[in-house]
Amino acid sequence: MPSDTSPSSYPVAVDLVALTIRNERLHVLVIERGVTPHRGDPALPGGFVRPEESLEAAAERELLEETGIDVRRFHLEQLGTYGNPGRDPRGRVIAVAYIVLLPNAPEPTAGSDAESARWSATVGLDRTTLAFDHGRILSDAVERARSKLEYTTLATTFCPEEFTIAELRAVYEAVWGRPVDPRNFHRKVQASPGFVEPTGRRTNRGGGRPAELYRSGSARLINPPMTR
Amino acid sequence: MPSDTSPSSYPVAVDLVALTIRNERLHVLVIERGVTPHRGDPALPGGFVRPEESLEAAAERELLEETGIDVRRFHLEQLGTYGNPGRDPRGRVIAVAYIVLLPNAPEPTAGSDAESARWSATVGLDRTTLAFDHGRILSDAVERARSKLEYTTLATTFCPEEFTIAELRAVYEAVWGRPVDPRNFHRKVQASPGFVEPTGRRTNRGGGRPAELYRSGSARLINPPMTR
DNA sequence: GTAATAGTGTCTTTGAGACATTATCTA
DNA sequence: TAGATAATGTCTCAAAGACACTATTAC
Repeated sequence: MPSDTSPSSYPVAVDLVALTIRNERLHVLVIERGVTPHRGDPALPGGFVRPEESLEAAAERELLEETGIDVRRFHLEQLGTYGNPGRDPRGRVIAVAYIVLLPNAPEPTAGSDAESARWSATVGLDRTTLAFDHGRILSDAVERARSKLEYTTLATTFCPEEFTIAELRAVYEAVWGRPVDPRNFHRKVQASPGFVEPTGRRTNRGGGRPAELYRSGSARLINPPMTR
Repeated sequence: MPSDTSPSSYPVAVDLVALTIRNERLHVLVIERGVTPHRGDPALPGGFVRPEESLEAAAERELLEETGIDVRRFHLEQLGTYGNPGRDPRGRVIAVAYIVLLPNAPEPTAGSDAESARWSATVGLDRTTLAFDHGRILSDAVERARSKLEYTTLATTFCPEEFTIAELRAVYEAVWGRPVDPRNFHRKVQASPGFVEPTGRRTNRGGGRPAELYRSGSARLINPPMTR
């Protein structure tokens, strides 16, 4: 803590990297900016932190405003802070980025902001077109998510309440962008205590043998980790 | 990015968790606060971000002012941002915490700030006595360092230019706070390409067989990771 | 029956953990 | 020589990777 006198103050924003799986691929929530700068460009949703709310509360509020989603049931985690002078042409803004992991999410309903929000596949999205330094933030977020799937059970937060092992494997394949051996994955998940727990129910989607349904277990870490 | 009008602004500080190994134990740089609040309490060094400098530059400047150490040769990494309302009784301050890893460092020379800085062992330091939320920040930093030693080659940044395998192992033991099997450690380091590279020189410290000297290699990641 | 998907068995290789031995220096 | 520290050899077990088979449904 400083002993300086009269420190400078800066607007502090939270930017959200909301990730979900749609059509077997990782998607990120982007808005189209309605105002300058970068008007019309895709950007990550976000907003300024209010005086009496924590950074996390600001992130939760912004997501609720943008998508109508109450994140308190899901996973919210701080990614990092981006504060280079010049990252925002309006003046110096300190952006605290957060990652949100959501199960297969509905089309976002346009929030109180007039900006239109949509899910965009992370592969195929040209990150250089994102406003500000949001391309960099997105890249950091995707790498964080890939890494966290190795040693945590967070993949289940992309899944609905009840899911099959094959659906959980599809999450890994979507985030990692590579195929995962079904047999070894099945064994590995079963060998990780508390990763998933059986519900006793099974699918009846037709076309093949019904799959056992599981729910998320109580474990938060996988040891030894999944290998990418 | 927000479309709100007239966002609130906050002072933004960088707080430093400077870590080094002294006497086989992990130490952190703490200052004694010279001003209220928390006057006389130990705290992490830090200071406010100036308008034209990046967050990293602010961290480097603060460390230079506190210790005379030029961190550009060593490892500086963002830890996280702590911005709860009320964490600073003077008003809302957003603190971006950074981790610095240093080789066996000299006693800090009192910087331009009149506060006295010293190295303090992380075990035995009562974190509840640290000012503000610095105890929490320190705990997060130590856990980050412990974790990073598993899958990166960062342990070498605690070592001098040339070091022995035993000295590198002592770093792991100091940070992890547990003994590491010398034989398996030696084998594992040798089996990780680019972790260390031989200098051809050896120690002559007396008392036993001279140890081969190594320098840091070019690899940044260890695969498979070291196991804690 | 066929097609489709879910789940299991097992062999091989790699690496971690544990332990004993050899090597090279000083005094 | 003894004492100290560095380095290596090797056995066992756990886990990853690769691959083939069995199970259960719809049609």
